[in-house]
Amino acid sequence: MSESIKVWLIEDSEIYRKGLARAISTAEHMYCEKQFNKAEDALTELKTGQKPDVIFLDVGLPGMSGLEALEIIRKSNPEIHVVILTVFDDSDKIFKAICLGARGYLLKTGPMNTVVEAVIQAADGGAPMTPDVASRVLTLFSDMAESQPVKEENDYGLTVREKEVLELLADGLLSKEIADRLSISAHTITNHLRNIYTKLHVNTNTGAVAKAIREGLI
Amino acid sequence: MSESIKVWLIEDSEIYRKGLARAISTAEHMYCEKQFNKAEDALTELKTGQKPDVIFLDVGLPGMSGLEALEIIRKSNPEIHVVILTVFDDSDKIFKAICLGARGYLLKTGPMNTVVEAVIQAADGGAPMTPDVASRVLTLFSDMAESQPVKEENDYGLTVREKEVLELLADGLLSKEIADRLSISAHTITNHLRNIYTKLHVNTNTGAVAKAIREGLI
DNA sequence: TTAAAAATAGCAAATATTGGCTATAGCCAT
DNA sequence: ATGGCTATAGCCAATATTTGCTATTTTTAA
Repeated sequence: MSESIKVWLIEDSEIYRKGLARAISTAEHMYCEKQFNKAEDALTELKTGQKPDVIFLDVGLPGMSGLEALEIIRKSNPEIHVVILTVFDDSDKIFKAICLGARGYLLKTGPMNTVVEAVIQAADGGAPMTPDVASRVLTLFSDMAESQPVKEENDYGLTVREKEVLELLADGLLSKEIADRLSISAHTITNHLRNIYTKLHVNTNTGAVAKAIREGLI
Repeated sequence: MSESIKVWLIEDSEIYRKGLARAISTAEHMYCEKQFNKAEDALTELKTGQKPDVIFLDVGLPGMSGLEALEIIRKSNPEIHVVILTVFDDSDKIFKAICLGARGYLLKTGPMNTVVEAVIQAADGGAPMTPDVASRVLTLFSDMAESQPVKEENDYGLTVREKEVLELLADGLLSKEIADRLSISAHTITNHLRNIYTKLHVNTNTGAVAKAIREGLI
């Protein structure tokens, strides 16, 4: 990559997009060739045969979502390095983007100059990621790789009894029904739940159940 | 993490280790507390109850391998952020290290000052990775995701909106909060939940969340 | 273009949950 | 044997959920 790196931006926020374009065009060895506020327009341009080295893609676009656009771009032009640039840092979006072939994932919360670094890294075959995204990727990764091993690690300090209550809760039983099943007072269940919520840092029954299942506690 | 970040180094090359120690101790808000040229010595120190915030670990150690050490450290002190620091950039080692809980993976070929950055990122819960390692991780990741069986089949006839409500419910939100998030009436959420319960054959919010997660609906 | 399905919104009442407290009995370890 | 943790049990008030209905608008499909 001896010549200048050609970058396209797909981002609906005009102010943010223009800031990015300026940062990129100001930097050495790269320039922002095109900007789009809709993924559809970028796809149309790609169909004409033109293409950039690197695309920055917002996933929170109006109209066609960034992830849909990513899928189409990767199918038609797999050699383009697509870097996701978004405010969403949830594991699900990150997971989907990576599976669809995103080669980087940056959060907009980071400083703008990291984008210039990212262009260089992406063009060089690297995968620019903000550290917290990288952390989530690693977590997803090791979760996925370990389907067999035991789940010991973090049980959030739940006692045996608390886990028992949690399991019955996840079976859809009401407090009173759990109390009957365990032959203790409903007040005690209330207390156990109270302690469970504190330990799991949630404040609803549904939040506790979701966390317990997802973390492999039950 | 308002005070100084405590770092340990496990690295057999004396010259490289001392260079690292100097770089870290020179930087603000961190210091290199201990250095080891064998993993065994570090484990002995850990057993005494002392522990750092971040450990840099070479995988190419004489005696006990870095990966073995990593496994032991992660089991006994899962809260320590272990960053791999090595010359090996093959996918297999990276894969194993991540599965064993490494929170970062740096190549020694990079500039020494990235290590200081890495300490800050690791202590902050991030995962410092050099871009080319990140790239390999993404590749491994999408390869792995493709080979995973994707169970779609039975979604119990839930509509898109119902799944949306279900996800927010599993995030621990109350009906009213879900309504606010989706900018619709709480009555409508009540209705969606009613329909969800019917379709999933449950009659509590916790039962619905548990079933939805276990069946991979959300 | 009509009919079906989905999303929306509402009322009302019985029941459940959450979180503020207090308190006792048993067990275990220093 | 004193303190800490767990399991148990209770009271009370403010909310939230569940479930019986009806009903309008929007979207989708035939």
